[in-house]
Amino acid sequence: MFQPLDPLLHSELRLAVVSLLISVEEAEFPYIKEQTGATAGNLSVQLDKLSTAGYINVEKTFKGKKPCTLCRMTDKGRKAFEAYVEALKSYLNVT
Amino acid sequence: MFQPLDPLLHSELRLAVVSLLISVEEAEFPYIKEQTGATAGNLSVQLDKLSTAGYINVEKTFKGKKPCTLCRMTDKGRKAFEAYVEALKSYLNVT
DNA sequence: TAAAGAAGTTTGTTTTATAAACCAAATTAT
DNA sequence: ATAATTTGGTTTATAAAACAAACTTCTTTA
Repeated sequence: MFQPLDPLLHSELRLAVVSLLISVEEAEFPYIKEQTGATAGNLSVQLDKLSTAGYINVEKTFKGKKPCTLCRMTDKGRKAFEAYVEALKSYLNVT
Repeated sequence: MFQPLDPLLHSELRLAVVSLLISVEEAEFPYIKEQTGATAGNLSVQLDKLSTAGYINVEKTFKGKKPCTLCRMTDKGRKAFEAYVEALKSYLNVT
């Protein structure tokens, strides 16, 4: 009847992050922060969780002398997102 | 960009309950429990929250001598669900 | 060289989600 | 008749999550 929802994705901020990364394929911390409206602290924590789960890849580089945190989806993350969307449909009466 | 998600609906069990009630218009506690796979305790708590929010109506009646808890959506609940689904779309890249 | 800004991280608090334990009434078994 | 089980839940306790405030480090600007 109802398919279980991946708790890692069933979170407003993490879902926004993943949704964003899926469409852009690569984004920097401040950009994600701006687009999602998250605080830096919350975003940092949620990126960590997604990264630990292997859903995204976080690369800490430098842009000139400034630190630059680059995020991109992994294949695992993309698949998880697709599965999540499919599962959601069982709740939304969308065929 | 991303529309806020009503926290009352953005919960696996409460979403399942609402999704169920929207399609059947009325259901008893044990049926909801069975369909959602929830424990009675968890279901009881979540029904309370939905009821307190005015999203569902909970009527305690009797079926012969047995207690019978009947639940149905309210208009407010139906609207909230529709709004939630709309908001979700901003995360799913579904047009 | 002091102050302010950028880019994050860590820590602490408040909510949530959830199951275990509990309760009361009704039914079934002995 | 009464003990045990089932039904239909509620209350309570705990573990996890979400989140923001405070902090850190480096950099740029006054």
